[in-house]
Amino acid sequence: MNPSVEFAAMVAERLLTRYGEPEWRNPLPAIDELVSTILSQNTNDQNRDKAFFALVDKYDTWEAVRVAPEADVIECIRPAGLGNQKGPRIQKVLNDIVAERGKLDLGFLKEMGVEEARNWLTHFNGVGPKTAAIVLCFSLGMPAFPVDTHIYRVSGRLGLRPEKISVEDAHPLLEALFAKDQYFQAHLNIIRLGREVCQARKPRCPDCALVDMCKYSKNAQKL
DNA sequence: GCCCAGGTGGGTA
DNA sequence: TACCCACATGGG
Repeated sequence: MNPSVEFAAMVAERLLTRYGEPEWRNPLPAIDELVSTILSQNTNDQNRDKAFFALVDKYDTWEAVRVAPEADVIECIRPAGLGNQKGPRIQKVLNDIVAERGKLDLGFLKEMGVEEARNWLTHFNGVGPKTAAIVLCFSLGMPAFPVDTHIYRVSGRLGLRPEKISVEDAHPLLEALFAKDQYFQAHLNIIRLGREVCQARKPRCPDCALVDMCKYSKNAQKL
């Protein structure tokens, strides 16, 4: 299997035909996106939002979150799960940003190359490649391609990546495969595809009928 | 009850 | 290097 840029472009094109251009929501400030994405780890959007807005409602600023008692933050973000990890990590990130940059603002990342910015973000405990890519791509409009479990799984089924490759290695590979101006829509539409197929596979919907785009199979490239 | 959801980091072989 | 696992909650 030799995934090609052409095939990736075709996948992106078919996804566009099926799902359309994803709505570009008003980008969150990078700090907000960072916190929101840490909260989103291993949970769903609904629970992430509960936790995120609980934080926003309780504290006027991220500075207030930064200096809040740890137990209060943990309690606040409980709906997102893993609060004992995420709470201290979020506060540590906020603290370190202030320590290193003097203020809670990540705008300076735009002045860096995407790799430098990625490395800077991932040096924080709790910020991995996916979280960093979300902040860079969604908030700062930089060319990073976030690979989450949906992207990883679907890209395997579609033959966009070698089967035996780690999530970590899939990151740069997929990033190189898609055109930079396709990252946003490809990311969101592949997730939609993943969710659709995932739901279709559940017992109550035995007829997957898969997705008419490239059949959800390992031979997709041949279709 | 059980399974899963837009990860990450630490441990083990 | 390559897996494996803990971490926690809410909804279907």
